[in-house]
Amino acid sequence: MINLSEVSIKEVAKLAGVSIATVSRCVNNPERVKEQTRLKVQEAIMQTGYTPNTLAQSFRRGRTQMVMVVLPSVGDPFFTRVMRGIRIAARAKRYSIMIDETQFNTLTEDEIGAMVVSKQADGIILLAALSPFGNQVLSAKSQRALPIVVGCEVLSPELASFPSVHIDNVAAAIEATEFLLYKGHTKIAFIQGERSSLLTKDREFGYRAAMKRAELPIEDGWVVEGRMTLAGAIQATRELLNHARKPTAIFCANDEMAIGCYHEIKAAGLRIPEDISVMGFDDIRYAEVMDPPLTTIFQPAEEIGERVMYRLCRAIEDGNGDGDSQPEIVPHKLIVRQSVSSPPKD
Amino acid sequence: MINLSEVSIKEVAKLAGVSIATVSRCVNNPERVKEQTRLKVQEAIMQTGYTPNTLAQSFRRGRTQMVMVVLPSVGDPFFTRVMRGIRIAARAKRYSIMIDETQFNTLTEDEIGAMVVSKQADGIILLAALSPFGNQVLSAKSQRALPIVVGCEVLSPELASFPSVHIDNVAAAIEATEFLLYKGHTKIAFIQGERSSLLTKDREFGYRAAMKRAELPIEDGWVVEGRMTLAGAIQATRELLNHARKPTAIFCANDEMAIGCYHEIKAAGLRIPEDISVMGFDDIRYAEVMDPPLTTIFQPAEEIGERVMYRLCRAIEDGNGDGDSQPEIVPHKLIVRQSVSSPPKD
DNA sequence: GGCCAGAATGTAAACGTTTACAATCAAATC
DNA sequence: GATTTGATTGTAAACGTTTACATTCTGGCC
Repeated sequence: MINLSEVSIKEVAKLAGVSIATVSRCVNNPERVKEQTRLKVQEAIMQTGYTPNTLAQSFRRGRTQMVMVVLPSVGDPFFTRVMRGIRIAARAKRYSIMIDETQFNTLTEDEIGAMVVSKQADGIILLAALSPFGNQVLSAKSQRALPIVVGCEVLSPELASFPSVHIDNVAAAIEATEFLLYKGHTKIAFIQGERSSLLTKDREFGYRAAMKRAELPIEDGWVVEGRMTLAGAIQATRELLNHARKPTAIFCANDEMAIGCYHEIKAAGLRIPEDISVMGFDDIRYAEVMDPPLTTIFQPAEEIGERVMYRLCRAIEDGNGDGDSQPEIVPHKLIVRQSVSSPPKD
Repeated sequence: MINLSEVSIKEVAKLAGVSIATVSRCVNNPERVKEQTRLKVQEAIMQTGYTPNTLAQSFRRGRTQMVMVVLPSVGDPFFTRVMRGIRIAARAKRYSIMIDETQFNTLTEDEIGAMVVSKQADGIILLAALSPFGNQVLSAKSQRALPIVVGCEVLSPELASFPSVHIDNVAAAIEATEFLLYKGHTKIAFIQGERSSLLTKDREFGYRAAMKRAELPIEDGWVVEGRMTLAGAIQATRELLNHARKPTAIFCANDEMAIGCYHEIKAAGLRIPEDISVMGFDDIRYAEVMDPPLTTIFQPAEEIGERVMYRLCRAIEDGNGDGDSQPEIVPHKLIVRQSVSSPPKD
C-alpha cells in the first residue's frame, strides 16, 4: 500500500530505541549493524511505514539519481526504441530519467543550463546534435565533471572526449548505397537530415563514398536537405521527382523520412519499387508494415540506449569517467524487404 | 556560460556584506528588500556566479517542481502529441517532467509507489488505465493529497473524483460509426484495445450504440480485442478477414492499430477502401500520409496535454485541488480522408 | 529632539538525512 | 582480572536553503 506518511527517521529511531544513525545504517549499510538491532529497526520501519525522504537524501548526498536525456524529438519512433533501452538500464540502476527535446531550441538551452547548474540531474545523455549549446556544455565539463554520454550521434572533433555509443554510420550508409548499386541503380538520390546533425553528415559521406567508388556521378540536386520529419521528406521528395534527371532510387537518412517519401512518390502516381526504389535507415517498427515493407538499415537502438545509460552510470559513479572515452561502436545490419528492386528499364 | 560552481548563498552574503536571509529574499521576494541592497546583492551574485542549489530548495520547500507522467507507451504517436502539450505547459509553469510507461507493468507499480512515497514528484498525470495500481494511488490520495490528474483516459466510477480532461469517447465513436453507416456499410467490425482501458470500452460502447440505433446486428467475432499495437491489430484483422460474414468496414480503436490493419488487409490482397473501409481514431501524424490517407477522429491531443498540466499545477498550488473535479470535455472532430468509401456491391 | 510605525535587515532554527568521530560493548588474549 | 581489539552504537555537525521572529533602520510626525 502506498504510504505518503511524514514519518522521519527520528520516529523510527525512537520506536526502535536506537539512534537515528543506526537507523540510517540499517537502511544503507545493513552489514555494519548487528543482526539483532537490525531486526528491531526493521520492525520499527514496518510499524511506522517509514521511507527515507528522497529530497533530504538527494540534498545530503548531492545526488538525485536522475539523468537527463536530450533528444531531437520524442516523437520519432527510432528514439522511442533508444529510450526503451535507456529506461531498462535506468531501472536496473535505480535512476529516473527526464526528457527534453531540442525541437524548440531556444528554451531548451536555458533548461539544460538550469539543469546542469542546479545539479538536478546527475548526468546527461545526449542523443542530439549539440551545436546550439555545445560550447556551454563543454565549458561546464571543463569546469567540473558533469558526466555526459553521447548516443547515436557522432561526435564533432572538439567533443570527441565524451564517451559515446553509436553505429558506424559511414559504413552503414555505404552498405545501403551499395545494395542499391548492386540492384543496378545508378541514379541514386539522398535525402539528408538537418545539417546540424553530424550523424546525417556521416551518412551522406557514406553515400558519396559508395557512389564515388562505383564511379557514378552525383547530379546537382540529388542530395536534398530536409528536416527529419514527414513534411521535410515530402518536400525533399517532391524536389527529387521534379529533377531533370530523376533518380531511380532514393536513400532516406531515416525511416521517418522514408514514410514521407513513400507518400509523395505514391501521390505522384509512381509505384515502389517498380518505378522508384526507396532505402531507409533505422528500422523503426513501422518499417515492416509499410507498403511495400521498407528496406533499411537496422540500428540496435535498444542496445545503444542500454549501453549509453550504463556508460553514464559508470561515469557518474567514477566521479568523472573521462578515462574511457573510446566510442563504442555497435553493429548495424541491412534489412532487405521489398522497397528496393532493379531500376525500371527506359 | 554554464557554471557548475559550488558557491552557496553564504559566499554571496559575505561578498555583498549582508546576511544570507537578505540574499535569499533578493532571489525569492525582491520586493521585500531595498533597491540599493538588491543591487549590491545582484552584483555579488553576478561576481560569484551563484545559483541556488535546487536540491536544497526542494528539500527545504518540500517541492520538486517535477511531475510524473504515466502513460501506456511513449512510442504511440498519439501520446507524443499529448506529451507535447504537457511539455509546453510544464515549461510555462517551470515544471520538469518525468515519464513512465505502464508497458512493463510489474516494475512500474513499484516505481510509482516509490515516487509517490518519496515525494520526488509534486504530482502525477495519468494517461493510462490504472487498473493495476489504481487502488494504491487511490489510497495514497485518501491519506494525503498527492495531486493526480487524468488525461485521455476516462475514469472508472471509483476514481471519478480525480480531475480529468478528455474527449467524449462515446459520442466520437458514435460519430465514426455513423459515418460508416452513412456510407452504406452494414457489416462493420470493431477492433478494440486492451480490456483494462475504459477508454476503449467507451469507444466500443459508442460503436454498439450506433449499430443498435441503426438496427443492425453485430455478429459474433466482429468485436475483436487486440493490444493497442501493430501486432495486436494485425492479429485482430486477420481474424476479421477470416470471418464467415466478413465485414466491409473496420473501425479501429486507434490509429496505431489502423496501421497494422492496413497492412494485413493489403497482405490479403484487398484494397482500401474499395474492398474494405477503415476508420481510425486519434489522428496521429501518420494518418494523412497513409495509403490511402486515413479517415479518423481527431483528438485535440496537445490541448488535452496542456489542460491536464495546468490542471495539475492548480491542484499542486491549491494544496489539494479536489474541489473542481468535473471532467473537462474537449471537442473531437471527424476527419474524412480516403480510407472509407461505400461498401463493394456483391 | 523624541517618538512611532513601518520598512529593512539580521539571527537562528528547522528541514531529514549522512557520516566523522567518539564512546561503548563484547570477546579474545595475556 | 586486566588489556586489547574490533564490532557496534551514539553524538553531533553538516549540507544550503527558507522563514518566523527579533532587531535595527528610516523618515515622518508631534
